Amino acid sequence: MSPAEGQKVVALQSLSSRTGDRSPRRAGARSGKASITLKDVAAAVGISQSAVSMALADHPRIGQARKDAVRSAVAELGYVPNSAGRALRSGRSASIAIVVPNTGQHVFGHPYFMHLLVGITAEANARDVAVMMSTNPDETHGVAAYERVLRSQAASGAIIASASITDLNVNRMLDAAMPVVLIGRFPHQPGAVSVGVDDVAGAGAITRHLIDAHGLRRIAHISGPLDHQTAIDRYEGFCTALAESDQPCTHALAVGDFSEESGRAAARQVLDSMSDVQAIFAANDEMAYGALLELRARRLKVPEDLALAGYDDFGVSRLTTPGITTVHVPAEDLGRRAAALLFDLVGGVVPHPTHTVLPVDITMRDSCGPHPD
Amino acid sequence: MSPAEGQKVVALQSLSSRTGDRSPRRAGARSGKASITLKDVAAAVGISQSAVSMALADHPRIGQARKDAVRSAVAELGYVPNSAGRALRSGRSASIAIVVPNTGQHVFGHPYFMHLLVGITAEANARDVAVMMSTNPDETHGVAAYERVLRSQAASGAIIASASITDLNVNRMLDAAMPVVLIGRFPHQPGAVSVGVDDVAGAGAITRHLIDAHGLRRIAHISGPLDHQTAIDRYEGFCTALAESDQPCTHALAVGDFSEESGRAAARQVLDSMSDVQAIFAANDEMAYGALLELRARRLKVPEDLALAGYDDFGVSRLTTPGITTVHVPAEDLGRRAAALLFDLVGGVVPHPTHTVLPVDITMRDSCGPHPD
DNA sequence: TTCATCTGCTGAAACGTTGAACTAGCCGGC
DNA sequence: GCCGGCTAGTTCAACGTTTCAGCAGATGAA
Repeated sequence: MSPAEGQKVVALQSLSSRTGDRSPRRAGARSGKASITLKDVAAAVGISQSAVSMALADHPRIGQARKDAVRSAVAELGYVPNSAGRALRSGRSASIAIVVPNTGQHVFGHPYFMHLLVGITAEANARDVAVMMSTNPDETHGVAAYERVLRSQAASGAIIASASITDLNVNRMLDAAMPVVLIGRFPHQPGAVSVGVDDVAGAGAITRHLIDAHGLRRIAHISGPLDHQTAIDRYEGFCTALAESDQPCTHALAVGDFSEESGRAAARQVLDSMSDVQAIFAANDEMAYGALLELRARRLKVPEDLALAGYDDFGVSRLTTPGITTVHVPAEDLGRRAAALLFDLVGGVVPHPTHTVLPVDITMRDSCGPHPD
Repeated sequence: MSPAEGQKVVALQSLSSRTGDRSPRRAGARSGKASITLKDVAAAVGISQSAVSMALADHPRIGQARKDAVRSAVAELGYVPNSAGRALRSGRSASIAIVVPNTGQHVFGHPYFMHLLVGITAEANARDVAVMMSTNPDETHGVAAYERVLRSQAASGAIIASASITDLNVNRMLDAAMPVVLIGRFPHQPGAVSVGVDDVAGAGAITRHLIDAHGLRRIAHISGPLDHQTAIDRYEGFCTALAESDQPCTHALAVGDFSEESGRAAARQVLDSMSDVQAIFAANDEMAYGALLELRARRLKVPEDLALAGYDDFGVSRLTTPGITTVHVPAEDLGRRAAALLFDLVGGVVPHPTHTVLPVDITMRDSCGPHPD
């Protein structure tokens, strides 16, 4: 294929040429399949377009008899309102965007996103609203792909997932006064509406689990990239739990990037530099799995030789042997709530409070040792 | 909150400084206009709206000097074309829909879908086209949700994923002459454009692998629901391979629904009814994993006591212990091709041939025994 | 009767974009 | 002096929807 610019031109031209030969086909009255508009319904019922529109909107000034007639004509003709016409006139489109600032592969590939999507679409479907996907393939673009989506008013609001805390575009959208709901915790965006999870508490809980329930004292943490709030919070929860424990604990930190590979590398680093590690707590399950692979390669048994804990519970931790004890993140619920809040926002209702924080809980599996219940 | 870490302090500082320069800008931007249209650009440059439109379309009748002026004004004002206006006028929206006929939970939850999505969005992004998601929350609706999306012309075409062969709505959309690309094999839709995978060959290959490379003779198949073409094809490949083999083989069939639970139940059934089973080939990895759980519960070792094979390779089979030998389905590529074909179709080019079939290959892991290479 | 008020609808004007048809000025050719 | 052809635009009419201002006719009140 050619460079992106070439493709764009091709697309535009094919678009215009299609319109050219579309008219004759439509004029040819080909089985009358040209789409049905208000005008057609109006003609069928014998009233004006406006009356049809008002009847469908259940306007009180239209008589019941007419409304019934309109409705049956609509059903019979199969009329579906044209979304462009409606959006143009009313200034609001019947769709919301879900924005994933990172470049396609990485975040889409993550099951987190899938769960989010399930929740969001469920909520959107209930309101007959479509969901548009938007990634940012190219950060060097003048206007980010997703900003373009919003500013073109193709969507009337957006849910932004997994933005790093340094993402400028988030600010730009907030500045442009667009209805936006952030997923995650954004302590430095006090004005924004966000839905997140209590990562500090989750990480604290699982760390305490390692310390108190399993009596482990030498614990390493594999964190995510520290420009992600999620990674920061999980690390902080880990540190706080250690500091508040009445047991004397030793810890180490290795930084990963949430990928399995980086988890494995971080485990390598930890095992080489810290003696007698008793437990590894990774900031997500993929990195925990990476660590598990490294442990396996070194013939270290989990949980006999070393305990392992993860975070997320999006699927990985359930499948491994041993199953990884992890913090369950209710991603689907997150998505559902984010969507609900967005609809409030689009409707002009500013939710209160603006930050929703969902609790998390630990899913016990076998990677920390026998369940101490 | 608690003792701050070195890295975290850095992050906080960089953030707060950005917040600082944001506030004044927001105050200024608030007073701005709702949104910038062609008219505003035209006024700024001092020419007519159409001239601006034509300049942006790189029309030859507009002089280079004007084009430059228009472009800089666009950049300065931050003009973004209104998608509704454009769609209304040109009769085509700059987005495609991806349609998942099944109800949200089930198919969205499947990693197959995620891979598809990666491929589709990659291709769509390259053309500056948005992707809309559409599921069918309620089959009793008069018009299916996704049909509504298409008929409202919110999307100019659709990719339909994982429809059962009995899905009526597919026919309705094809009849309505909408640009539609089906993912999967649809032998009963000769006129439709589809992208699929050679499941018969894939299942045949892995069955032969069990027979020829591992010398297994008593093989059970756990199929998917037999109203899905995928399930039919994989079963057929299995049978054909057995029939064509010069070895005398015995086989059994249990039908599942592609879920882990059904795989486990099917394995139970097979193990209870067929004596001396040597291998189980499941029609997807989730069912294979279910079978693995059942085998584990019966203290049967894989691969020592029984070989296991799956299909899909979307993640599950890589994570289990032992890793499951499976047929790799290039879902991302499938998505990419489907999108490319859809753009052809929307552009008026009917692809030739209409059915694309991608090859599959076997990913060897440890569930069948030592690699015989 | 006349005025006010309601009911049930119609007509027309937007919304932002595009492209065909037109124009104004200018040049060359006969 | 007229025609054709060029350049660099402008004007205008759509696309399908919603909504606001009318406007007949009916009803009621004075």
